[in-house]
Amino acid sequence: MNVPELRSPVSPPEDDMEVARVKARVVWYYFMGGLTQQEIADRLGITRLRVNRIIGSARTDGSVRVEVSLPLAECVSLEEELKSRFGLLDAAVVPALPAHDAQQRAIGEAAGTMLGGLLEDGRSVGVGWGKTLRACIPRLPARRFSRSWVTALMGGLTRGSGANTFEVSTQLADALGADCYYLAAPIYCPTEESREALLAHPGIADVLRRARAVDAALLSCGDLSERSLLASTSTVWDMREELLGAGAVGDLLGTFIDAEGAIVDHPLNQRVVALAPDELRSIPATILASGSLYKAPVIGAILRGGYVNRVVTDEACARALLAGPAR
Amino acid sequence: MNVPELRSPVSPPEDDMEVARVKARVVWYYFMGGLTQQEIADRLGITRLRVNRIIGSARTDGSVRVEVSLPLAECVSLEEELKSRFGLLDAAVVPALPAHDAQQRAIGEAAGTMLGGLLEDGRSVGVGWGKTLRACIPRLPARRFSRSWVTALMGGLTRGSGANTFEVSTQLADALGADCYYLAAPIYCPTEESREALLAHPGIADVLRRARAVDAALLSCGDLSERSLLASTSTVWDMREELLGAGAVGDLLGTFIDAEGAIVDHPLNQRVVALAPDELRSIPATILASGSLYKAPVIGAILRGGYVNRVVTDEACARALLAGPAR
DNA sequence: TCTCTAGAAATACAAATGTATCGCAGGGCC
DNA sequence: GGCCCTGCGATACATTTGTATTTCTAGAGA
Repeated sequence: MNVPELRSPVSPPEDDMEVARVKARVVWYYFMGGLTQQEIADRLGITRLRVNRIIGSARTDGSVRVEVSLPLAECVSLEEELKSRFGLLDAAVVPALPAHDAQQRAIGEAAGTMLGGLLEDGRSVGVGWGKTLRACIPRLPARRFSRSWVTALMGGLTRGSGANTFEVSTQLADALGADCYYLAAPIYCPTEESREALLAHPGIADVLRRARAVDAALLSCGDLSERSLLASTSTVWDMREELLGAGAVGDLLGTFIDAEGAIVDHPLNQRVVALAPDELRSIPATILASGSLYKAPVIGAILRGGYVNRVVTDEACARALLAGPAR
Repeated sequence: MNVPELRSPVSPPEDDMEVARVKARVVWYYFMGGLTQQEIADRLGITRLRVNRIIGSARTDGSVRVEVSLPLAECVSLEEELKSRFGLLDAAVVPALPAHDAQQRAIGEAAGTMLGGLLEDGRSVGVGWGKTLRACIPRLPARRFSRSWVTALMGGLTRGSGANTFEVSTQLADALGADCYYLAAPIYCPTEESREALLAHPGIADVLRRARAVDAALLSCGDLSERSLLASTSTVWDMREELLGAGAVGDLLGTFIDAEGAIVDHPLNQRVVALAPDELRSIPATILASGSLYKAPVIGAILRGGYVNRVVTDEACARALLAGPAR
């Protein structure tokens, strides 16, 4: 897919350079110049197919960014309602989209814009994980925040998913030009005792201290369906029935909560390596970026629990949230 | 399905509002959501044709903005060469495009970006005219610079061209949220005497004083071919041979200069209502935004004359400038 | 040297997009 | 009321774009 493109192992530096030059020119001609793909191919002496591929990759890898300046009246009013209903400092609502991944990307980009407005050099950021959060990165101003740092707020999956804690935090730190700290541990320890042992590790304890002290946190959440990347790991899936039985509707930073936002009483919650939801309340800016109708229950639970003070979601989800109980 | 009801061909204001809502949604779905035009049409209950037209209009009226983050190595190096060759503080070079209007727009947008980086609340801006300058407006941050003001640097054409002095300055002031001052006079007075009389007008004298005091000036220039909007006015065209005979290669703010940048000795130059080129030298930031190969002589003349300290042009023109004599 | 395979080019085709044309209806104007 | 003019809907069509499939090529490894 469009992970960093690996070149042939012959002349990496020179070849890469040339590819980058062609890409820059193709993208510019297409998006800024309005040339047709065929015209670009002729002009640059490459095939149209190649032009097409380059444009496709640029669309997804964030090297081209479109910005729409027309505010959607309906979404703006939903934002206001969300803010007053759940006592939020800010809310962003994007239109509902049929394609789930496009929806996630749209929410992520809006979250990136919101986060961008809160950042400046020296501010620290904590991040969760998920495809939604990864999508926010291209939206951030690529500045050199040399005094800032980024930290993961939770342990990682053992299997790379493209949106793992480690990947998201690395990319975010990279985009900001900031240092990066990882919670080098699995999300769930095998036992409560091993968790205690891990938390005693000086490095991990230090990162958790940092996590508690961030100026801004960017979070997502998961439900308990097979659509959730976390819920579909065997660790969680095996306990799914138990969790549902205990009233869980989904997770926030790996901790499962019920419909009211209360942390459910279940052993899994004793094995989480992450910032606890309650600890979020002392962070100045906390952004929950998540959408799609099926996640409305979890999002509602988080908002009612008062764990975050900002939310980014989609239109359909916003309506569902407003149809449910208030905080 | 969320189909907003839109059937009220009665009241214009309400109707306009509805149109704007539909437009915002169409544009968002297309550019941010990646839906197809047909999908959008179905979803919103309008025809694909309408969707297509709305998208077309959004593309040109600046309500959608694409930004490419890949720098073009060739253009960057041309920028550096221009800066050192002509002693400029900054230079921007965009790739050459076959379509002339697309080229102008691209240059204008780059100029807008450059100007945007120089502005802050309280700074004042002077502008010339032309399609290139008009294109820079969508690129400016739409902020509320309530302490800033914008002023025209030259008189206007009597016929609206969409890029007249009045139009460009109005739109620029509008985008910045700043006050606007017009040089309410024709570019060329009928006689030198009538010019003197006009300049004695308190309002006009005041605006000219303001023009001399701006913090930043955004300028374009014209050659003496029929392509130039100014040269093709009857006033100038009638004198074209004389001007060419006097060595003129084009105009800067309505004043005709020769290949070395010297103001040519011609009566028309005594009838101009505009800031004089020499007066530009005392303005802190002066941006010349102009391109296309055929304008290289004029642009070169202006750079050699040292009238501006920043330039925005296209690749082909930049190469031509660098092939010519230095300052 | 041969084969195997990944990647690029060529080809082909289906979908999406942009544009021209025609006819109709509403609104402004006389 | 009649008339013109604008703008939209419908249709049709040419162009552009995206993608699947096949073919070709060159390099890696046996």
